[in-house]
Amino acid sequence: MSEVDAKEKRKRDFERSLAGPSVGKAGLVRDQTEINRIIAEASKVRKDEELTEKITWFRNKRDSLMQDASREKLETDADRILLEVESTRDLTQTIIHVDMDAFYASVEVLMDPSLKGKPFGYEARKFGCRSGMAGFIAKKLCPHIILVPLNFDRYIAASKSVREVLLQYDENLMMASLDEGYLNITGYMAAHDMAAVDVVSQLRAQVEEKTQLTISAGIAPNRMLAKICSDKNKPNGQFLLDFDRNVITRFMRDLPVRKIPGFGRVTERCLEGLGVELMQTCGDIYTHRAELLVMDHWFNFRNLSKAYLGIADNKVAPGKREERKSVGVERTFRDKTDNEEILAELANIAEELEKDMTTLQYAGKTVTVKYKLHTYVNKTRAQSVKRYISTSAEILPIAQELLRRELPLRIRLLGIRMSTLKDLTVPESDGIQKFFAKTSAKTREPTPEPIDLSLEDDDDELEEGDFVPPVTKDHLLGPVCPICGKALGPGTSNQDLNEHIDWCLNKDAIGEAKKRTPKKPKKDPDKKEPKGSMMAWLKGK
DNA sequence: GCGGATCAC
DNA sequence: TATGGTGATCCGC
Repeated sequence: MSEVDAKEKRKRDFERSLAGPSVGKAGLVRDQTEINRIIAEASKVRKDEELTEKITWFRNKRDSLMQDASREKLETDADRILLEVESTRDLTQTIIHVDMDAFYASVEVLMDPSLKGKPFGYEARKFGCRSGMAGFIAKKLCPHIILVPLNFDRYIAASKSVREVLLQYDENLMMASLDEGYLNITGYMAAHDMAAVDVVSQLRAQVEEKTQLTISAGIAPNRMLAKICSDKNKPNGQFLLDFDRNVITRFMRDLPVRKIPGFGRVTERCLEGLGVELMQTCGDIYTHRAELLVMDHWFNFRNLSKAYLGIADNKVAPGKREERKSVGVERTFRDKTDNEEILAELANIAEELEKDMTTLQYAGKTVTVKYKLHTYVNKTRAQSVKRYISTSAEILPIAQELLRRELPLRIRLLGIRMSTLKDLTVPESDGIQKFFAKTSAKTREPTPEPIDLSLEDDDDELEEGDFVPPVTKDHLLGPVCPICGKALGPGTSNQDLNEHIDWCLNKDAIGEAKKRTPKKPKKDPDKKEPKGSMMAWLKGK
């Protein structure tokens, strides 16, 4: 039997075993949802097998590399890198990560106190319901669960109230989403001669008093640690990690690698695979430093060192809208096979995307079509164009062409994403501005902030069809949400508006929490060439 | 620039 | 646990 045949048979057997009693005499599966479940499961299994294969490859690679290397030398080299990373440690800043407790649920309870104590929010968690879980699954786990429709406007308002309090502690407050944020309270502590724990207790009390929402907080010298810590005494609690190198490394040593932001399921399994048998905590990173260093190319040893040492970015700055990298729309549906139907769906999605691009005020140069086969395999096809585009009329033909090449298809998801963006609300650079000033001065008021006519062409060939962005201006009522049409009031900041728009766009989405505040904590690139002489700390291991 | 994979929320 | 949608990043070409 060939490899392929064997694989096929395994799959058939597997599907059969899953189908169980619903397989009729003829071996036919009863209904479509059943089939779907089987395919989904099979796809999971396939992915799992692929991962296992990858891990096996890593193991073999590790073994062959280790054969040609000296473990002693590797460990010495690893220690040197660890020392270098260690010398970048900065304990001077006090960083806080705040996380609102069961945010949506709490806001809903606030609006409708009769929900209190009902199978809802934390109550439903006892039954295994988790946030982000599909409603029908939650129902199965806990049939009495109360599912409340999402009211994003409420969450935005609540988030804003909390933010106002937080801003008193750090004007550079960095919101990572509606219910999460980072602060640097170093300045506040000095100004008020207060200890960190007292500042945070006070902050939390103040938030609760003002909004009746409770938050949890982590106090640590950098964002990564603060985030991990905010989870420690949740809900309605706080956790301080001593600003002491030894305390921090001990803390990390026993921490499951999965807890580190950015270390997901796959990374965890890969590390496990390399750690001889078990690689579960960050402490194992040190234990297996020779293997990990020899696999540096695939595992980025410096990065692992930072995780092990608890060293990370401690900069806190508000996210900037210009940092957005892409805007996209995608839809899942029942299998589609009909070419016309698929192209019609594509057109719908292009329309949606145009709306988003317009309200968010972006144009882009790269069109990416994404689709998911009925087997749950994802594919993307991209095409870049010379000039910035944003309307369906411009995007759709490109997307259509990309997709047509792939037909015929049996798919369950279709999407379009625009990237290589230009932020249309940003005033142009000098040169371009001058260029436009000549041609458009007469049509324009001498407004203080010019936000129109911002289309520039990198290949400086302005063509007749060039897109001129619609201009939306704040007026006396304050900015108006282009989606729900609501005036948000004169005091509304740009961030408020953008957040509102983002959430408004999402209002009818299925499922739960999704946010799109641009900017999220990321692994910072390695810093270079520090030096330190603290061998003692390493010796202790 | 393109395509796949992974991750967060 | 049988789910989706949006966006970012990283890697290998």
